[in-house]
This record gives sequence, C-alpha cells and structure tokens, in this order.
Amino acid sequence: MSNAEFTPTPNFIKAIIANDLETNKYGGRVHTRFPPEPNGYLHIGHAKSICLNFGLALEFKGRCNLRFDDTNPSKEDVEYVESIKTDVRWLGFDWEDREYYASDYFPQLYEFALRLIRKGKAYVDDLSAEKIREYRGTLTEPGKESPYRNRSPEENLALFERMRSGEFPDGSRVLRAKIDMASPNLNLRDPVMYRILHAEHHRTGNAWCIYPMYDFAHGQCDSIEGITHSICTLEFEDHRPFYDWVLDNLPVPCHPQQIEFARLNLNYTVMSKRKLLELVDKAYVRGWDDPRLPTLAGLRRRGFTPEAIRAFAETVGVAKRESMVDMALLEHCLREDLNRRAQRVMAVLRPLKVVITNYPEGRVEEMDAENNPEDPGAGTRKLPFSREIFIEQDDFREDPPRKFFRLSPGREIRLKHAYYIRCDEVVKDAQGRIVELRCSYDPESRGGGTRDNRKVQGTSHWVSVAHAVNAEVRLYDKLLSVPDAAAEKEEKDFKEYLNPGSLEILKGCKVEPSLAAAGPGRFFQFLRQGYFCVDADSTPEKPVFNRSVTLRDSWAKIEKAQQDK
RNA sequence: UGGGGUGUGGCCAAGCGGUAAGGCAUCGGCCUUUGGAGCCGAGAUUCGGAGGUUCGAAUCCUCCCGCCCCAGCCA
Repeated sequence: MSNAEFTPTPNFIKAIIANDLETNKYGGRVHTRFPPEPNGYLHIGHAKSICLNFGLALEFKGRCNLRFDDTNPSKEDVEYVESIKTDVRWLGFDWEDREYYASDYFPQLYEFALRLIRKGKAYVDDLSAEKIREYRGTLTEPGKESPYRNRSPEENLALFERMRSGEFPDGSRVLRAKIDMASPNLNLRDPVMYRILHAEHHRTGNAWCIYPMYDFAHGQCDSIEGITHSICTLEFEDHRPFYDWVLDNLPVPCHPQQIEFARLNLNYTVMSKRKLLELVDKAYVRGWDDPRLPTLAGLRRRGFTPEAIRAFAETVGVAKRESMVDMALLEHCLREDLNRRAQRVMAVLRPLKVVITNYPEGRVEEMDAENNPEDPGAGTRKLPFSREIFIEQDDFREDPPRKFFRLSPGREIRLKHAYYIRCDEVVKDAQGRIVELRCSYDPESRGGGTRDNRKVQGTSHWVSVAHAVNAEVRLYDKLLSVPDAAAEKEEKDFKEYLNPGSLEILKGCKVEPSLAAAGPGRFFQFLRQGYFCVDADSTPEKPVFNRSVTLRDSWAKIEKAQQDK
C-alpha cells in the first residue's frame, strides 16, 4: 500500500499497543482481527474498523485476520461473506491465508462449554425467554436466580448433550454461565451461552442445532487465533467483564485484550445495517451498490477510490467519544485523490448550442488539450473543434448578475483549449426559451490566448456538435435531507427524511468523443464540474456516468450568498 | 434514580503539569487558459461548569451538569 497518502495520527489504541510492545506483554506480537457478521454488506463505518485493524497490523509489523462472526445462522448468508471479502480486498487489505469463521470453532466451543459445566460454572436453564427476562431484574433492581440454577454438573451435562442432539425445540432451554444475578452489570447476570436453533447454517449445514452466543464465542475465537488486541466498538464495553470471565475460566492459549473505540457516524446518511437492509429490501434504492448508499459497494460504484476511503479513515481518527463526521470530509478525501489522478475531459451536461457565425462551415480543427494539469506526464490529446458547439446552459446568462464571470450578450469568454468567442445574438423559441447562441470567434485566440493579453469574462468547457457523443449522467446528492434524522425534533421514521433529490438522471448529455470507449470503473474529471466514473450500466452505444463528487464551486457560493441577501 | 463510558473552535481530533497541533468547513487575499487545483492569512485569552492543589492546570483533586450505552435465547 502507498505510504505517502496520508500522515498517521496518534490515537489511544496505538499508544496501548506501543506500550504493550515496550513491556513485551505479548512477546512482541501484534495480532488483530476484523470480525464482521455476514448478515449484510459492509459500509464506510466498517471501513474505519478494517483500516484500523489491518492498519495497526501493518504499522506494528503484525498480522490481521479476517474472521466471520457467523454464530447466528438465521441471519447470515454466503452472499454476504462473498461481498465482504470483495470489499476488504478492494479496500486494499490482505488477510493472506488467515480467513477464519467462528463456525470453524463450534466443536472447540462446545468442548469449552462442557468444561464450564463440569466446573459448575454453567447450567442448563429451562426458563422461557420471557421468564429469563423477568428474572434478570432491571437496571436498578437485582435479578432473581433461576430455579434451575443449581442443577448438578451431571444433570447439566446430560441436558446439554440432549440439547445438542436435537431433542428439544427452539427456545425451550439455554445454557447459561453461572455468575451473579445481582451484578450491577446486566451482562454478568448469568448470560446465555448457547441457544437452540434448528436452522441450517451456511457453512456447517445441519451439523448443529445449538449455537453459541457472540459473548461466549468471541473471546475464545480471539484466543484460539492468538489475537493480542481485540478491537471493537463502544457498546461492547459492558461486555468486557464477561469476555474476560470466559477466558479466565477456560484453559485457553492466551488472553487477548479487548479495546473499544467509537464507531463512525456520518451526517446526511444512514449507517445501521437494519436501515440499509430496509432501503434495499423495500427498493428505496436500487440495491446494496446503489451509489447513494454509504456501503462500500455503493461508494465503489459511486466512484470512490480505496485510497480516498483509507485517507478518510485515517483523517477521522480513532477515539472513544461519540461523534458525527461531516460528509464534506469524505468528499474532500475523494477530491484530493482524484485531483491528482483523474484525466480532465469535456462533458456538457445541459447543452446549449452555439453557432460560431464567422467560423468556416465544414472546417474541423484538432485542438491540443492537456490531460491533467496536476500531472504533466499524463500528456495531451486532440479535441475536435468546429463551427457548432455545445456549452453548458449555466455558462450563459442573458441578464448576468453581479460577479457572473461567464458568457452573456456582448461579452467574451474563452473556450478552454480553443478560441475566444463573443455572444452576438440570443435565439429563442416561441415560448421565449433560449435555444441557441450566435457568436463570433477571434481567430487570433487559437489555443486560448491573444497577443494583446486581453482579459475575458471566463473560461468554458465545450463539445463539438458534430463530434459529440450522447451520454446519460447520473447526479447524486445526499441520501437524507437532514444531517441527523435521529436528532430531529419530531421523531419521524428515517425514511421521511430521504432526500427526494438524491438522484437526478440527465439523458441528453454531450461528451467528447474519447469517452465513448471508456469502460466501467474508469474515472474522469468533467472539466469545471466534478469527478465522474463510468457506471456498470454503461455500454459503448450508451455511455452512462455517475457523478462521484462535484468540484468545489465558488460561483455557487457567491450565488447563494446573493440570494440569501 | 444501578452500572459502564464520554465532554478541547461549526465538524472531527492531538495534547497526559510548563502556558491550546493538525484536518474539514467558514471568511479574507494572491495566483490561475478549470470561479478547479495551489499558495498565504484569519479566527478557542481558552479546553462542560464551579471550587481547590501548584510558581504554573485542558492536563492533578472535589463537587456539579450534559450526552451516549446496557434489562436479545442479535452482533
């Protein structure tokens, strides 16, 4: 991976690891893991975790495992494990041969459970789910012990074996840790270790009908893999005592350290798996890879690069306080990356025809155009210029407001890489809509400059009518119309805040001929407008582009300021 | 009102007893054949609040306040 893409920020986890290394806590080893549950697609929040875990391994010369936390067959699926692997790889990380599954450890976990039963530290409880909840007590009141809590190890062993063999229906019994029903930490009030689930698992099939709970399984999986630092999100902080309890009471190879950090929140979007699933399932969006979603598949289709996402993950930092990061930062990271790399091209999104009356009919000139001013090595290309061209509708105003430095009647602008033109006449249709501009050009200005060095109003991009390729362009905007749906005064369902303008499809766009051949995944800067990528739907006959992010637009700011006045 | 966390400019975030890094955003200016990019500059007398310790506190102590998480046989 590139090293110069960002400057590492110190954070408390790095400090802990550096200290552990100094004290030789794990014999100089650093081993992390990224443990997704394959029950949905990965999103930008997961990217933060992936970058953290794999990044730590890279920085401290350790390793990072990919482990699927697949302990609940009722929600998980192979489609998700495949998408997760694709996304992690795409982000630029390599787990080498260390692809693990919690389900690989089911036999081992079962043995550990037996051991706890024999030690009198776990018991089979016949209480119903409702009863268990009742017996758990409340935040302020202690719980009550289950009447089945003091069964003998022999009886528990026999019962647990029968649970495993499928004798009991779902929900009829659970295996619980025997800890303390009066603990102020509810996670220690005899947490459930195993539940009965007659469900087919995507990997183990029907080999099991009892499945371990996350809390019981996670620490052991970490230990079996030799994990040193088990990094998770804040909500697991209360679970740490049980994580430690499990490891302390079992003959495990090592005792990893659980460290919690604050998950990423981004404004103007949704980040919960539940909400993303709902948007996909109920077709509010086109799928998991809809470019409006913060899923990695969506961001990829939108045109985000792994480099930009990694830079973003590094920039937002890692801390323990809950925060809401501004979408503008994510966009900034993309622009910064693409500015260096994207080839500049001409594309007119909302065409306005311009006839250059003093330019010879039938004549075509090949203008030299630089591909990327940020990268001289990117070279140049030829752009066909002729008597009739398209410019952007926004680049002309019949009655220009103050500070509008573009074309208007009588004014002169530069056509990038071509000539200066002056607007002589505005042609309108019966409804009074502007349909064409008649302009004249200055033959002296070829290439975009003149000997007298006179200033022009501005510089516009353009495409020759005869050479233009028709394209569809999809413009994306914020998924939500409010920064934080949960913070709105009246608590409506988040779908009420979906931005109706999050997708705008432009059909009649005109792009320079070189773009016809661009295949899916290629990205460009459409001069003066933004960064765009070729969508998966694109074909040579019908090119389709996605707007990944706009360019910073100071005219838009001025205009807005003028309107606000 | 039990337990666990957390409060540094609009948004993130360094800092760990020696007198407030950095990024995003914002606002100025320069520059410019992208109103892009780039460059320069501005902004917290102040670190949730109040006390205290100290020559000296965002950093230590005390009390108070706010916000988040926990009562799944989800992860």
